[in-house]
Parts: sequence; structure tokens; C-alpha cells
Amino acid sequence: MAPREQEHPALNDVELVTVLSALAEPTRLRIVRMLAAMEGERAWKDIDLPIAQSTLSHHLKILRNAGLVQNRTEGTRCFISLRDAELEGRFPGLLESVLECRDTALARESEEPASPEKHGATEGSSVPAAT
Amino acid sequence: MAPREQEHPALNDVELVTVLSALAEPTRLRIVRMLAAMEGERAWKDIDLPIAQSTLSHHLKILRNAGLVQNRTEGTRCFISLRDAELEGRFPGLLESVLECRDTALARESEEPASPEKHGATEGSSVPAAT
DNA sequence: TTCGTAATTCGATGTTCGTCGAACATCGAA
DNA sequence: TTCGATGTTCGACGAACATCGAATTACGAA
Repeated sequence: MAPREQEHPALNDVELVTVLSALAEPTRLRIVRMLAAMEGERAWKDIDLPIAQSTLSHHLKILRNAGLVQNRTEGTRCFISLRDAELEGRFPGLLESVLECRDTALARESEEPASPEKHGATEGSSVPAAT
Repeated sequence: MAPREQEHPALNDVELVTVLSALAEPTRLRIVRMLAAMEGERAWKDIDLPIAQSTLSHHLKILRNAGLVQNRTEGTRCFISLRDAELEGRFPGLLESVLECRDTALARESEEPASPEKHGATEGSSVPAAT
């Protein structure tokens, strides 16, 4: 990365409101979903969203401070990953329930209509479909 | 209540971010916990928190719009209750995981210091549980 | 060393949010 | 009808937030 090594809080020092606040923002929720959709890490550069780099950095910092993600530095670039296992220990079921929910509007808005493939993914509950 | 009957959204129209935003505020989370701690409804007047009435009304409106609570009007007063069953249908496990988590700071701040228990760590989960 | 790339920090801007007191609307009771 | 109690709405205020572009830091490569 660029400046200095990042700090990651111990999960026990993280409050529930902090986590909820971090997740309560469309862009950040999108990032979390993106990370959850894949195993392991994701390169910073590969997170492409229609926002400025500085904004993305800002959101990642908030997610980091909330204990939701962690980043590993390798040379000049860094890789982000979800702290899902630890999270499960501190807030049992929380992340899972957030991810499991197929948010209608958000899903519609965050997925590109460009990819012809259908990411079935969320199985189970089919959202009542737009009427 | 005072002016006119309240509106309650259908849970399917509620987005996840809306719910998370509603919960991501200490006072509101406290209200939700308070409602969850008891079965059934709670009189508006009995929700006493160190905030102005107008502020409480504002928070309840946000919780209402997020589909988290509902209120029943009876004469001039109203009773608030959690829409837990419906919530469970729309966001499975979410409310439960939020309630189950013993938030250190918040718990300390919202619970009476009356219980001399020592509950050292957070993961112990000595939550009364109401599953 | 110098250059370029990668990510963070800084400063500024406009918006949203929590909070309050005052004014208002609605109902039951006198 | 008048009065009092109960919530809600309205303006206003300061704090916090999302966003951006520019400056900065850190590293690898030439």
C-alpha cells in the first residue's frame, strides 16, 4: 500500500453499533457482499466501484475499524478480506444474516446488468419479484 | 398519539440498509432492546430515556419506517411493539443476532449497574436468551 | 537516484442526522 | 365546549458523514 501499515482492532473492542453503522451504507454493504461472494482475498485494485479512490479508501478504513475487513500488504498493493470467522465469534449469526438477505433494491442497483450470467447465489428465498 | 394514524410499511418494501441504519444508533438500538426484553407492547410513556419527547418521537418514526416497530393507538396514547415475527420472515436471523450480541459499551451504558456479576469476556454469551 | 504505481491523508463542500423547544393536532374528561 | 394530556411536526442548530481532487507516502522498477 502506500503509507504505513494498517491497524486492525481486536474484535472484542468493536461495538455492535460500529459494525451496524459500517454496514448501513450502500457502498460499504456492497463491498462486504463483494468480498463475501468470493473466498479469500481481493485485490484493492479489483474493487471497482463508481467512486473516487480516496472515497474507496475511506470506506475501507471504516470497514477496517469496524473489524469487518482486514488487509494484507504486499509490496505496493494490498489485498482485502472479510474477517468472517472472527466476526462469527464476536457477533454470532450477524454477518450471515446480513449476507443472506437478498436486498431487492440494493441487489438491483449494485449488480451490473452487463454480465449475462446469472449469479443464482442466494438460493432459497426468491424475492417476490417485482410486481 | 397525537396527530393522525401512523403508517407502517410492508416489510417487503423495506431495504436492508434502512433496517441497519435504524439499528445503527445507540438510542434506537436501546429502544429495540427494551422492546425485545418484554413480550408484547410497551406504552409510549413508559419508554423513558434521557431525551426530549420530540427526539423520541423522531427515533420511533425511524424505527417504524424501517419496519422494526409498530404502534397501536388507543385513545390518546399509543403502544409500541416489535415486529419480530414479520422481521424474521423478511430478514431471517438478523434481529435475533443483533439482540443476542452482548454489546459491551452499550450494555454497560443501558443496563443498570445493579447486577454485580462479573461476566469478564464477551464471547461467553450469558445472554438470557429468548430464542 | 529517478520515475511511476498504489493507497492513504488532507482540505473543502454539500448533505444528512440527532437534538432541542415551540407549535400543533387529537382524544378523553370535566 | 373548554381543558389537559399525549404524541407529532416544524425550524433551527451543530456535529458527523460521503464525496471529491490534490498532495503525500511508500514501494518496485528502470
